[in-house]
Amino acid sequence: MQNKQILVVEDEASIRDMLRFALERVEFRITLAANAQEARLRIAESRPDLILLDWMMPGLSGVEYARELKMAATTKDIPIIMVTARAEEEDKVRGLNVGADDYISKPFSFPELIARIQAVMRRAMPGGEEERLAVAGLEVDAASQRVTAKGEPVKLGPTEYRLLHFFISHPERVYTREQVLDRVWGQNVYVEERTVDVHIRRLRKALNPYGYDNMIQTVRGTGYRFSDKV
Amino acid sequence: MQNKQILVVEDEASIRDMLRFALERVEFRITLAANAQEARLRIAESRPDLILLDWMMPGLSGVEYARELKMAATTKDIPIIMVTARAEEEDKVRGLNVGADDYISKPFSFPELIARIQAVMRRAMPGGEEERLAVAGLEVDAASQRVTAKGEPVKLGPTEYRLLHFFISHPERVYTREQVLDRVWGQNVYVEERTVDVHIRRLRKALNPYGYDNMIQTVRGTGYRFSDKV
DNA sequence: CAGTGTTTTAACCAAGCTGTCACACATTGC
DNA sequence: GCAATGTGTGACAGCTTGGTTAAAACACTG
Repeated sequence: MQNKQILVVEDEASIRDMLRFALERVEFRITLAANAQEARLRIAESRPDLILLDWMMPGLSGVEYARELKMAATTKDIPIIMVTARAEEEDKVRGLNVGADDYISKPFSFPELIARIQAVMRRAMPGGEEERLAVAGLEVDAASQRVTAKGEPVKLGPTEYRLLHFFISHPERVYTREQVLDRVWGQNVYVEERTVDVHIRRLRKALNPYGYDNMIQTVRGTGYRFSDKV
Repeated sequence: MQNKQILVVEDEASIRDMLRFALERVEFRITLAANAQEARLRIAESRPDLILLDWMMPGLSGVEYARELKMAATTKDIPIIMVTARAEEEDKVRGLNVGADDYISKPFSFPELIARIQAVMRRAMPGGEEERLAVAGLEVDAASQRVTAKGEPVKLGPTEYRLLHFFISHPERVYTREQVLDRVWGQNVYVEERTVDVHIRRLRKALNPYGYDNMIQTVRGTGYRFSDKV
């Protein structure tokens, strides 16, 4: 858990240093950035495991930057904790909708901050590292992020890949569209529920030539289920 | 998402009432308990979807009770949000380790509370209780929302599924049409009582090929009963 | 910064489900 | 046996839900 790298994006130097001090004391590796521009550089240098992002910042605000981070494929999986001042609380709900994984209000206590960091990280931790999931000739190789059906490679978009990966690792279970959005798109990301349908459709289309499309089953009134049974 | 039941465990009556007021306004169903002992009773009566647990309580403390809840198989899947006073913050880390899913500090804003409740619930939903009810070769799997008779899948509409699920989990007991409507269709939904007949008919029809249709028995003058006996 | 591929939304269409009715059938009490 | 009451059954119209497509919005590449 510890020894993880945390990027602190905060314009006020005093708070920045305080955070560095507190977090290094509990054995996190800290990178600092005073604004979004600098943060981009730091991320390019080395990918942090979590970002602590100030809500109010000169230039690109925390909210906007969070959205940017959650959009880009390379950074969307990095958990973000928003740091807000008490007065800004009303916007918190919006903050979560932007894609933040959690938020914390100034002034906060360090134990609370650390607890939240650990909670978010635990949540974000990938289950098994190198996976190789296969069901009846349909194979998903997580390491190479490649799907093969009866030996032949299947061409999938990134979202379809994640969708299939999710379903194949959670078979025989119904999920509502909302649950699928939470687990495949990420929590607190707002997209229409029906978007799931379209991606299900594309995934089925890609699997159809091999006859695997019926593994993704519609459960009317509820959602979808992955199953190798008829 | 709403219409979920939340159990509030809090010793201070004023805070308890405030929470009830705030949460009922956003359409949650609220149960109150002043301490762990009372909470046990409430849970036995009806399983809440989430527990809001005060950290400091006379008698069994919130931490201890949380541990108890997370130990027991029947309650381990119920998400817990800990409510702590600012002064108690140092123990928060311990709180999360105890098994709380999130925590919030007094004084908190209601938007924040509600946002956290919704986030935690969304996260926890898929975990839900995994049921697998079976009677003499007739099997209802709640996780996959699928019914199998002697191994073969049975095709059922959503309402027929819920009807069977209800009956198979309450066997050997007569229910009036009104009771069935309340428990399968949901309370305060107005439909003709005779509609139950039609759905019973459809369910029987679907089960007939496997000979399970006679498990749903008519009790003339009262209603219906599920039983594996003749 | 234009070109490409992907994601999301919206709109339309097809299919399936639901609740109700009318009538057939069964059971009860007289 | 007859009416009265309760239940089974099939059909249907309306509605809800999901499938499908196309186009707009968006991000990524060279």
